[in-house]
Amino acid sequence: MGRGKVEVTRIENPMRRQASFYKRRDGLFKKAKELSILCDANLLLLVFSSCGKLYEFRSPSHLSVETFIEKYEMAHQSKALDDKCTGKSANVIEAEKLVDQLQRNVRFLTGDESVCHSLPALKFVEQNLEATICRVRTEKDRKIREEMAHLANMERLHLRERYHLCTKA
Amino acid sequence: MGRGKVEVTRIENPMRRQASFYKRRDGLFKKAKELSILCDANLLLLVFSSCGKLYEFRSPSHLSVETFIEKYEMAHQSKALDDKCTGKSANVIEAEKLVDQLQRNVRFLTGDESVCHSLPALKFVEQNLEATICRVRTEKDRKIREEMAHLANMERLHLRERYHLCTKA
DNA sequence: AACTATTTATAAGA
DNA sequence: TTCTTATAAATAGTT
Repeated sequence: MGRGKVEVTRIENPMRRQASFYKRRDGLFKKAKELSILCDANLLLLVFSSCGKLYEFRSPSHLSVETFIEKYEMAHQSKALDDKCTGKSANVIEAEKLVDQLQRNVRFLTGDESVCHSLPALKFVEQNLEATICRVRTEKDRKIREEMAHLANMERLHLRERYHLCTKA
Repeated sequence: MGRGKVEVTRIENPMRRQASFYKRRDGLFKKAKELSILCDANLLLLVFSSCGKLYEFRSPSHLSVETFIEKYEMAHQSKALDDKCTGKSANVIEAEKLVDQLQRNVRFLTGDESVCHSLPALKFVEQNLEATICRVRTEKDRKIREEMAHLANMERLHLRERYHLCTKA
C-alpha cells in the first residue's frame, strides 16, 4: 500500500507509527462503514490508540454498544449450554465466568475507583439489585424443588423394585 | 475497488451481496489485524452477518471482549462524571442508564429466555448479588451520613448567626 | 475458488 | 498536521 511493500510488524519510529495510525484508522472505519451498508451487516468497531483514546463505529441499526455485547453473549450462549449438557463439572466454571462478568459491571456501577454516585442513583441500584436477587432465589428454589421431586421419584422406583424382588423371593 | 467505481449503497442482489460480504469481511479483518500490529493499537471488531453469524477480532493484548467493554465504559465514565457535576438533574438519568446496562447483564445471567442454569451456578450468583447489595448499601449509608453531617453543619452556622444578631440587638 | 482490470489505500516525501 | 504521488493492496465482475 504505498511506496514499498509493507511488512506487518510494529513500526518502531513513533512519529511514523502515529502517522500510520491516523491513516489506517480512517481507512478501517471507512471499510467498516462500507461493509455495513453494502452488505447489510451489523458491526461494532472499538479502537484504542496506544495513548488510550477511544474511537468507535457502530452500524446504525444498533442503538448501543451494550446491544452488541448482548448479541455477542447470545452467540456464545448456545456454546455455554452445550458445555453444560456434556461436561456437568463445567457448570461451576461457567457460573464463575458469568459472575465475574457481572462483577466487572457491578464494580463499574458501585465504583471502587473514585467515582462518587449520587444518593438517588444508589437507591435506584439498590432497588434493582433487590429485584434481581429475588428473581435468582425464585429460580434457585424452583431448581431445588425440581431436584427433590426427581429424587423422590427415584426413591419410589427403587422401593417398587425392591418390592418386586421380595415378592419374587 | 475493482471493475467500476463502487457506490456505497446496499447491494440488492443477494448472491452478489453475500460474495461481497465474504471478501470485504476478510479484508476488514486483515486491516484490523494490521492496524493492531503496525500501530500498537488495541481493538475489538464484532461483525454479524445478515443471517446472524458472528465473526470476531480482538488485538492479542486483550484477553476478553469484557475487558474491552470495561475500557469502553472507562472512556465514558469521565464524561458521565462531568454530566453529574454540571447538571445535577442528569443524575437519575445516568443512574437509569447504568442500571439498564446491569439489568441486561443480569437478564443474561438469570436467563428469562429459556436458558436453564444449574443449581451451583444459581447459588454462586445469589451469593454474589448479596455481596454486591451489601456494598451498595454501605455506600448509600455513607452518603446519607455525609448529607446529614452537612445539614447539621449548616444548622450550627445558622444558629451562630442568629446568636450574633441577638447580641448585637 | 481464481483471475484480472480497476479502484482504493497508503508510505514516503514535500 | 495536510497534500501529493508512486506504488501496493483490495475487490467487482467474470470465469
